[in-house]
Amino acid sequence: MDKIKLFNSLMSKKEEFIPFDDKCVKIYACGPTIYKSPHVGNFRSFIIFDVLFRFMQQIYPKVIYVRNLTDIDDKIISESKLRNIPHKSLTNEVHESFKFDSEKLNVLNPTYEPKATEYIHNMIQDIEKLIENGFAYVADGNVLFDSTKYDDYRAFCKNMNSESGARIELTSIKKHENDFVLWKPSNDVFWSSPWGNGRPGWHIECTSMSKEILGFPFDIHCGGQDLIFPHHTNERAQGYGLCNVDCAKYWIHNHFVNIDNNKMSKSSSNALDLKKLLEKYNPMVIRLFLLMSHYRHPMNWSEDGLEEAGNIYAKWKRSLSEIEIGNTILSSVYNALADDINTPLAIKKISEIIKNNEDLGSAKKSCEILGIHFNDAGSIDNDLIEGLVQKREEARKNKDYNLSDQIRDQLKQMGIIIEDSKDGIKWRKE
RNA sequence: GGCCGAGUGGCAGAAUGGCUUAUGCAGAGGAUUGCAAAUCCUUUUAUGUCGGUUCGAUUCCGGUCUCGGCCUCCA
Repeated sequence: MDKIKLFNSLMSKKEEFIPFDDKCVKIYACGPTIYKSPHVGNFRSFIIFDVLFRFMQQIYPKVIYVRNLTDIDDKIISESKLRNIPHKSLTNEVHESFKFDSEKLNVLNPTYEPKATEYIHNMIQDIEKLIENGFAYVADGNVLFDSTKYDDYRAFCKNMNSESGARIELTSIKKHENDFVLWKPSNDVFWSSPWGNGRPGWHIECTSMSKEILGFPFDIHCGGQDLIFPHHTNERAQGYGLCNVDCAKYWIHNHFVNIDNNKMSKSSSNALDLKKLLEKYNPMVIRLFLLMSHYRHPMNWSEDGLEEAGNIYAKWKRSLSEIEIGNTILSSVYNALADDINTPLAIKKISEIIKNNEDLGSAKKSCEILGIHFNDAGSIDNDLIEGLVQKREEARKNKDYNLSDQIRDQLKQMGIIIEDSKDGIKWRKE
């Protein structure tokens, strides 16, 4: 078995994964902002980290996986105003929808799924501590983080903000261009604080929740690539300001799902509604498709790609659905996943094993690590189908091929595929 | 403008300093079949571009082109 290696964005290289405590691995992933249902692009992230979670559980006796819900921010407030409903109703509704989609796509529940609004108290405490430690200052009912107090601020972004072309504006309350809000005044949705009624900034939410639940430092911090700056940059700064430590050791970031060569995002209105896709495609096919390219590479959403994933899934299902699941995963799949979660390679290895009809039990176990199952949704009327299959067989024996083909078409309409193999007639769901 | 990433056969997408150049889909031919389906066998096509290092590069280095991302909320 190979060593586990992960690409650490902080170092820009693959590193061997060595947990702080090999009895208990701690992972934090930035979850969705629940003002609008997550789209397939968001789910690429949740699925890849779900695979990481499953894989780590396979190796370490205990894994604590935290994925938060951002249930308070500007977009939530404006969306709830737009729809004229309380922000709580909006976030509850979107959360329910997210749970539904996650279940369909076989995304496991994280160990903890904290909501930001349940940790306001911790955030206020942490902000006070940051002020006390000299990393934050108060301005006009706002509290801001002083980015110049953290020397390593640019670790992720390097020379990103050069003089020309930088789009950051110095507002009247900011002392430095990279300073960011920890607390801001608010009069529609607010909590009381030492600085008046207001609400937290986005970055402190994740810091307070990960600090409270996992403690600093924890092992892996995950998220989409677009979070590197400013979100994760600022989380590191806050963690340092609070505990004088890097809050996480490994930072891993997934690339995006593109559509027509452009990033899919909620704000650019090219996002595909997962609910509609789930009506059209088997969720396992969508999941497999999203795992068919490496998480650090951009991938393009395409019908052809889904069709291909559908073919692979159908092939796997034919070989594995009746097989008893094994206890161990294939070593080739282990090594593929150990090498920076190389899911396309893992898929290749599973396909090879199935093709050679080798260790199918372990192949099925490997599928489980990828979160691919072969359970049929919905019930089918076995007696009805068996009856039709037998009727067709009789017609075939009598060489009444018109009738037999008619029944085959009828079954096909019901989503049942007939196969006349050498060892008898088989049927399966499409 | 700065920083980052990507460019592999018809498509998707791995791997690799040289060896029989994956895998899947599609295409072609064949076996099997009442016809199909499924399965099996055979088979065609590739590493953006220009240089450098090397006995040898798709792989390392540099230039160049193209595309994408971040620099504002974003998985």
